[in-house]
Amino acid sequence: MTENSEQPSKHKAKKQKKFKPKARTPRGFRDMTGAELRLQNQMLQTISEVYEAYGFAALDTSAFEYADALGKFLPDDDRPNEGVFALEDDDGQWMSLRYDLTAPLARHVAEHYDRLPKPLRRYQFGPVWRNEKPGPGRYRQFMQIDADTVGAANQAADAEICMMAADCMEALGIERGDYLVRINNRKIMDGLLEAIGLDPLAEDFETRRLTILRAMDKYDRLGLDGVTALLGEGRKDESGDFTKGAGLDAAQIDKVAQMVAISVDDRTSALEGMAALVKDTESGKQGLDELAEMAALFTKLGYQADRLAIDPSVVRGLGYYTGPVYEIELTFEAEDEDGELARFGSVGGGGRYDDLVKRFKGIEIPATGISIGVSRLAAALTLLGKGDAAEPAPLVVVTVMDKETRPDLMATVADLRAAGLRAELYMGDSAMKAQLRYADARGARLVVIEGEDERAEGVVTLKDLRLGAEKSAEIEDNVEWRASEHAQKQVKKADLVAEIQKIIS
RNA sequence: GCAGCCUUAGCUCAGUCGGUUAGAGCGCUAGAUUGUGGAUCUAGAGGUCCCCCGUUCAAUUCGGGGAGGCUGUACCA
Repeated sequence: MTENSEQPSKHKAKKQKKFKPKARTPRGFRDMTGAELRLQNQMLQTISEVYEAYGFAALDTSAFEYADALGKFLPDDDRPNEGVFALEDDDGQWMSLRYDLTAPLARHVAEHYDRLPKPLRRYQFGPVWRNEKPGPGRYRQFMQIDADTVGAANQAADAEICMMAADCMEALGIERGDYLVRINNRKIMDGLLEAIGLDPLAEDFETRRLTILRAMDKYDRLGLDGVTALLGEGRKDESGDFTKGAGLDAAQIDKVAQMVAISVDDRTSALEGMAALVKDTESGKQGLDELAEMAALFTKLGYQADRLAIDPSVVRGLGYYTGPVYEIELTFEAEDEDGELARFGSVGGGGRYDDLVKRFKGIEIPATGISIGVSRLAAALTLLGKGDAAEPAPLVVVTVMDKETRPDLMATVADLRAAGLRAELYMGDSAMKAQLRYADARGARLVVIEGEDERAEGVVTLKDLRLGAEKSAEIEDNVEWRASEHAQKQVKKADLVAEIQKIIS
């Protein structure tokens, strides 16, 4: 504003204000800190150790892939490039942020096929990005940890991954009965569609197939009535919104309903129930054989149906799966911070995808794998009371009384670190009171104070913040507070490390 | 994607029937206070009242559009 600009209108004054960007993360993204970040890292560590123990080797791939390498796996293709973050490179090629870790694996395998051991057993964790509407606990960037076996067509590979998934849950401290790996086979679904007389050559086959699979997938949420409605004319939900159904006739609905309602408690009887519906179809028979082989392996290795169940309502998305599909579900309920009952449902899943590498190589390379959603699992663990990641070592904060002594104090801190302690020098310029508040806010266990008085005597003041907090709880009155020793003592500077170790041990 | 509700300080929220300088509590910074976390008291900083357009002498307030958030639903590789 210039000197002679008299009484600018409010409007004008407003325009002249300096633009300040709003400090915020983009929609559906967030920062992670503290205990939450520690928990995530620890979970990744725990799961990685299980994967490693099974012989899977770590892989990390780039965040971006060329868009055509990620491809589209939705058979309906009803929303072409939606859902991914994509940008055009300066050479005109389109790149997309990966939306899962499976497509990059297929690209990696195809690219390096000749020099990879086969079967290839790799695991990978990292963020993936999806450009869709975020919701509570649903972000546009989240962490996945996957394990896949590429180049093994047999059911042992699928069964192993299911058992490993159960092992992961237990390694994380989730007790048996609080989780369940539910297993189905795509070929059974194909058999069922054939058995109810759906014509694969009909124009609306693909649409109806998806509608039927989606309906079956909702069994645990909507129950038999909801699924029946979705298989027939359609279903109206509480908000009055109408979902169009698959338009099956009564006999067809009955068969699908029978399939979905099969009891999950016993693998043998579940298989028998499924066999009754699809054993006369070629793909149904194949699916049954595959499931039976997996079930036999589970039994042989001591994994009963309370951990690994055969469940015909598992659909597992609509993507690229060709055989066994599985889903890890948390079965317990817990109250969230608002006191509402939260159910977590699926925290991961996977299956066999024999066609994925074929896109690149032209030859069919069988593969099977699993993906665990770490963020959702972390939220669940927190509510289970198992979300307390190991605290880092106790922190020692060294305060600065006189700025000229800072070089010496830095040397003191270095000595503490050399002795294996976690220690830092206060790096601000505020007074002692603020320095202690800082130490408190940081959760420091100990504070070291070396002022003029201490220096003269070759001692330092060592203050125990935890003990002090306990004491202050009993003190009401200011005079008493000031008279108190503040839970501190003077120690010889030479004995500092030993004294600290005595307190924190 | 569709529908409903919402958006004022770092947080939780008042408030302005359209009018001078928009408030509280908590939090933050500093002092009272010893060079010492709590409690108490005092002072201070911090706001494009979500954004744009319109109506008006005048809009944080009214109207339209947009964005963001929440809830439900759909989708979910």
